[in-house]
Amino acid sequence: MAKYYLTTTLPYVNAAPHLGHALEFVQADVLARSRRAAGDEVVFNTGTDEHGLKIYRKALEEGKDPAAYVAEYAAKFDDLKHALNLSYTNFIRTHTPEHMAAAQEFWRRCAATGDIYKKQYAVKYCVGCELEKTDSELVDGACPIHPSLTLETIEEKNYFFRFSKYQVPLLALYRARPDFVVPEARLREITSFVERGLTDFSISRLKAKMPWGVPVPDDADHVVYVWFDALVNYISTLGWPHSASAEGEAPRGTPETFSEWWGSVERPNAVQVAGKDNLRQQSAMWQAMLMSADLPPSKQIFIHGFIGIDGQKMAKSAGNIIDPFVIAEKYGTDALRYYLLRELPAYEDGDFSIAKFEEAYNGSLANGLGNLVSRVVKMAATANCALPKPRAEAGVRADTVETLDAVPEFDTLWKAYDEGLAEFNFKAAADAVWAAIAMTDRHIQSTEPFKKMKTDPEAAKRDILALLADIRAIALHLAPMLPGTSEKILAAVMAPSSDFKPLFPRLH
RNA sequence: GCCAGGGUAGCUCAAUGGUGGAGCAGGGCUUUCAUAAGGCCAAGGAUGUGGGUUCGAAUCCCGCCCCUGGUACCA
Repeated sequence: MAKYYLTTTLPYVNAAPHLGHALEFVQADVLARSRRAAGDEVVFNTGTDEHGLKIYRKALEEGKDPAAYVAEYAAKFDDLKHALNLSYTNFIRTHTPEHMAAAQEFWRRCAATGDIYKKQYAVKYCVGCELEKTDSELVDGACPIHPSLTLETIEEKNYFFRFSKYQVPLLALYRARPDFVVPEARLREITSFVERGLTDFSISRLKAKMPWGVPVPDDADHVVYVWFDALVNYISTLGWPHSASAEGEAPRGTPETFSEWWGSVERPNAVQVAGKDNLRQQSAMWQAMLMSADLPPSKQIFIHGFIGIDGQKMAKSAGNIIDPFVIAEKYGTDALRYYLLRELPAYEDGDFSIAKFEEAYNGSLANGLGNLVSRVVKMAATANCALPKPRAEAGVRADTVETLDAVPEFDTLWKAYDEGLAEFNFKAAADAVWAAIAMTDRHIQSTEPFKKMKTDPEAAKRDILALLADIRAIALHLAPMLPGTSEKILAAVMAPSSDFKPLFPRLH
């Protein structure tokens, strides 16, 4: 049984979850569910990034203790598990003793390699981004993403990470693994970035100014810069360093598991999902940090785009933040998952609007999937036939289940489906399922089992059994994407009822 | 400025040298098993622009216009 390790980035808990978070979680969830269905053992990690200046200030603003503040927000993000029906196995919070100890140990290893040193530092800094800004990045002297915030000038002695040392190894990594970053355009982007040369970056802050972070080992005056701390979650969630083969460390949990999950240099195993704003952190900074700590790189990093709202950027200042809880509550979890997976471009920015959402809902969910299932289930109920329970349990792939193929062309569609998922092309995978739905609708029209029921009941029964099998194949392929809907269909094909309720009631 | 990607039907996109396709929306016809659902048909495009290469260009080359993303750090 293969081990599949998958992680999202950790949302920074300075604001409530929005549609962009939902996109990343749902995409990752599809990967996790499909691998589980294929028989892999899966660790699916997510969580919350809880340190840094912005959070510290926000907590004080709200008159809260930072620890209480981040705990409250972590709970909000964890609630998405139910609202979006997510199957993550790990939810890591960076403000926990285990993670903080891991971040410190990671620091020590980089220091031992000679990659951490102290130097005088002066730079403009955007509190909104938690990132340093150069003049070339500024628009009218302000951060383009947070124009209302005043840039701070930081001038202090900080610890630096020897990023520059890893230019050549990073380029070698990119060259050796053409699918290290998906899509390709993003790999080219990061390659070009690294080719232009790397400069060491600051990885600490003066505790006197910013106490909310992981203490720097052996230096009480500094805390670890939030990025350096947060990225370590990908391995601390696996129990690193305690479960690693670190000498003198007492194993925690199952000792040998870290390298099985994270992988080795020869066979890296960690798949990361991140937004395009995180390209640099995930595919360059984090990889260099891993090299420095003598740990294997990630296996693959998938970069998704952003979601615009009615053609505009989603932003607090624009007042157009879409709350995934609200959408899921109103239209259903699977309706939201459907939109995120199929109605957005695979690798680029997409757009959301209530009008588009409702159009897609009616067209593909109510009229397409829902109606097909209704018509087949009702015919089956009338003809009094049903599929036997599958020999294997639910979750087994369709091709391993006995089917009476009414529509043999499904095979090519399922191939496209598999290829889509392998390339993180959720839209392509979903398109294959909807092509199967359309094909089945056409098949019903051309074979007319509803007429045969009156003239030749036995022939009708054969047709309908085959249709039930097709619906089941569709449901099994739908399972990673729309798990709740898939379950309903699988239940219905084994016990068709004339009271079957529409899966997605049409919106008017 | 530089790097990368893009500009194709009303909308979202496909088609990397061989008669421009699909989905959705809009139009017409039609079935009745189904959620006023389904099916069929037609319409809809000087492929941003100006040149060039070629028997042949959405596709390759050059110029231009526009859009998107990136452009850390040092000076």
